[in-house]
Amino acid sequence: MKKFIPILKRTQLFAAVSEEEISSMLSCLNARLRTYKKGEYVLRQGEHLDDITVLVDGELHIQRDDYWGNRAIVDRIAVGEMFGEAYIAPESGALLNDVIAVEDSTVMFFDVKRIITVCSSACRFHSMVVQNLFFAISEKNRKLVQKLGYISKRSTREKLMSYLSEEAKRNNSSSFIIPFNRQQLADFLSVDRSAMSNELCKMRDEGLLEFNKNAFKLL
Amino acid sequence: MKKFIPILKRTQLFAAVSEEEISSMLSCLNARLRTYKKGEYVLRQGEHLDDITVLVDGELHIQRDDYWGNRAIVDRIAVGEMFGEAYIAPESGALLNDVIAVEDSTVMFFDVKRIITVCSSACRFHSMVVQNLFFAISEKNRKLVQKLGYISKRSTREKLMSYLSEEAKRNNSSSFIIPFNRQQLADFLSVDRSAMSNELCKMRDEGLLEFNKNAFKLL
DNA sequence: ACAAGTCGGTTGTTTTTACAACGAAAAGAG
DNA sequence: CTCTTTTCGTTGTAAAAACAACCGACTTGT
Repeated sequence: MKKFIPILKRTQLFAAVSEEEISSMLSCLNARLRTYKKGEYVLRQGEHLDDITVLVDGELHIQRDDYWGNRAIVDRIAVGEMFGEAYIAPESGALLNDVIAVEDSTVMFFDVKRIITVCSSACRFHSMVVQNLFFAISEKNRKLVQKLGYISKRSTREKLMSYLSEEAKRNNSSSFIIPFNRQQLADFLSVDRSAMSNELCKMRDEGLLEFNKNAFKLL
Repeated sequence: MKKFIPILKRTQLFAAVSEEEISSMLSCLNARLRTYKKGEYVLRQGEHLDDITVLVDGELHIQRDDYWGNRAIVDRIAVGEMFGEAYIAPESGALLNDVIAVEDSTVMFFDVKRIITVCSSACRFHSMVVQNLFFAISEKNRKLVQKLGYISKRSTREKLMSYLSEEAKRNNSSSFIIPFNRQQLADFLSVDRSAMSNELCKMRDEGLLEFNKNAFKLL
């Protein structure tokens, strides 16, 4: 547990909280650790969750497969990011999506009730975490709206362009590496892989961009 | 201001807070009231927002128009619902969407910093509002994921079916009234209106559903 | 009551996407 | 190192959506 404290310190949830303070909060928040093999389910659609979780190692996808086998990747969780924040409320109901480890991963679980119930004395740094949690959920919210922006575009080309230019902006560079392979990108943008691959190559041939595997450059 | 207190009492933000307590919190949270005519912009893409807002009368759409005139309706805000919760963090940046009044509307603005900064003494009921705000943002998050589920469906028919069956479930009835006209529904689901209208009629002819204007019945 | 505007359905054409199938290249396993 | 699996581009075809245009019914404002 201890060895992940430096990682926790760099997360949004524990921003501006010192390692000593984090250490003392771990038990206060009933922190638990669990590891998952690549391909293993962390949570399944239909389950209930009473925790906020932070990924401290590996990579996760939040996704959903429908009856016809179409997979939709709702979100990608990188080290230091949270998930489960949509199920904070006691009456939230069951999970709508699966959470799956796309790499060997380690997840830390925190009792959500202990975070959002403001304890008057116990932890001096609690209020900072409360505020951090607000900012984190709020930002997640904004990211979801942004993703809605991508996939509400009518054509595959527009979806690709809005996603790729956002990534370029985020990296402050026209060259960047995306965290998806082709199939995953297609599942993320909700389009057919081969059609998307086709469109990407057309865009390359038209001189709009260059790419080599996951490395892209907008022109 | 006073006359909206009974409405505020029924909102998620002020759940379990008495009218007297709300009344005393209004100044504490620097509440302000503003009215808008039908069609008027409440907020515009690119503006900055330092408040949490609650709609106390009318109806709003959160939407975005692109260069080609295509409108995407991201969300619909009904009386008692909040918006702006995605911009709580000071570094949130500019609004990504427009907020427009689709009916004559009245909006109440609250200073967000005063909500999330836990004041040790001032308001006894502050902590309840903090918790309510957590639940509200969290639920909004879940709703966004749900909407992602609708529009990530590949075909117009699937988009319609997932949206309509969710509405049926939400109303606990196979008969229900949707809050959109055809153009708005198309903008909400990110499809072409005429194609959607066509598909709706096909589905009706196949015996999947019945409808009359905004009243639908799943069969 | 009348004119102007909105709304929803319909149709035909063009463009785009989904789907299926295949092969080459790269990555991974033993 | 070789065999297997995965990944990605490519192609052709069938299906679906976008687009444009039109009409009739219904609203709204004057």
